[in-house]
Amino acid sequence: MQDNNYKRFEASLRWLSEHYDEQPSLSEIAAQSGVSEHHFQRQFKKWVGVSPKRFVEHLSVQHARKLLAAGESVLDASFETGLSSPSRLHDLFIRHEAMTPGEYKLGGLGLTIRYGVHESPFGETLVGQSERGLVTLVFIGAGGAPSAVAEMKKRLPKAEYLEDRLSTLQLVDKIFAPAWGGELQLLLAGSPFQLSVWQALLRLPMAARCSYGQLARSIDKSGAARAVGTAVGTNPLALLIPCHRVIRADTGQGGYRWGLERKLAIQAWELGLGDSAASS
DNA sequence: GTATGATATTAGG
DNA sequence: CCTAATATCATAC
Repeated sequence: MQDNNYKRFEASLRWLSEHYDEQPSLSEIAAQSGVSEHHFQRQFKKWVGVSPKRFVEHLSVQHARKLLAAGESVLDASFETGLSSPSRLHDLFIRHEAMTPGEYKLGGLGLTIRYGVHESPFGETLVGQSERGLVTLVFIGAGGAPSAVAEMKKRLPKAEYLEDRLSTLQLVDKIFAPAWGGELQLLLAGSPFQLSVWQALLRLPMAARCSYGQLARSIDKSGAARAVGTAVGTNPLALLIPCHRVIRADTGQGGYRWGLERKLAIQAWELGLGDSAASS
C-alpha cells in the first residue's frame, strides 16, 4: 500500500517542479533524492511507469508546445461539434450532469451525500457521492480532513451528509484500481461560469494540455484567462475533471491547488498509463 | 465597491 | 532573453 504512494517521490517532484526547465540529467535528479542513481531510476519507473528522463522530456518546452497544440484542436473541434466524445479516464467512462443554476442556488437541498476519507496513490482524498453522481473528490491538504469536509459542506450547505466509508471505498477502488472499466457518473455543482470551464475541461484527453487562455477562448470568454484560472482552481472533482492538464501559455506549469508536486505526480501517472496502453 | 488570483500580452532594458 | 507594468474578469469580502 505504501509503495503505491507518491509521497515517496514528493521531494523529488517538488525539486523537479522548480528545475524541469533546466532539463536536469538523471544523476542530478537522483542526487536530490539522496539515493543512488540506479535505485532512483528503478523506483521512479516502477511507480510512475516511465523513466525520470522520459518524464523530464515530457515537461520540456518543446514537448509542452506540442501538447498545447493538441489541446487547442480538441477544444476547437468540440466547440464546433458540440459535446461529442464522452470523456474517459483510461478505461473508465465518465458521464456527467450539471446542476441548473436554480438547483445550485438551493444549495443541494434534497440531496444526500455519502462521504468518506480514503488513501489514494496521491495522498488522502475526501470522496462525496450523491444519488445523482459523484460530487466531491478532493485531496486533503494542510487543514486535514475536518477542513476538507467543512469545505465540501459549504459548497452545498443544504444537502444531507452521511459519513459512509464503506460505500465511498468502492468508488475509490474503481478510480485508482489497476484494472478499470465501467462508468462513473459525476454531478457538477457550481456557478454557470465554473460549469462551462469544467465541462470544457472534461473534453481534454489524457495526452493533451491546454492553457488558461485557450480554455477561456473555447468557452467564448477570451480575455478571461485569469478568471478561468480561479474557476479551474475550484475544481471539486480532482483527477476526473483534469485540471492537472492545464498549464500556462508560456509552457510553465502554473499552479495547483494541492501543491505542484501533486500536479506533476498525476501527470506522470497518466503518462505511464498512456505508455502501457500503447504497448499492450 | 475593492481586492485578489493556478493568466496573458506588451513594453523597456 | 529578461523583468515589470497593465489589461482583464469572475469571485470573495
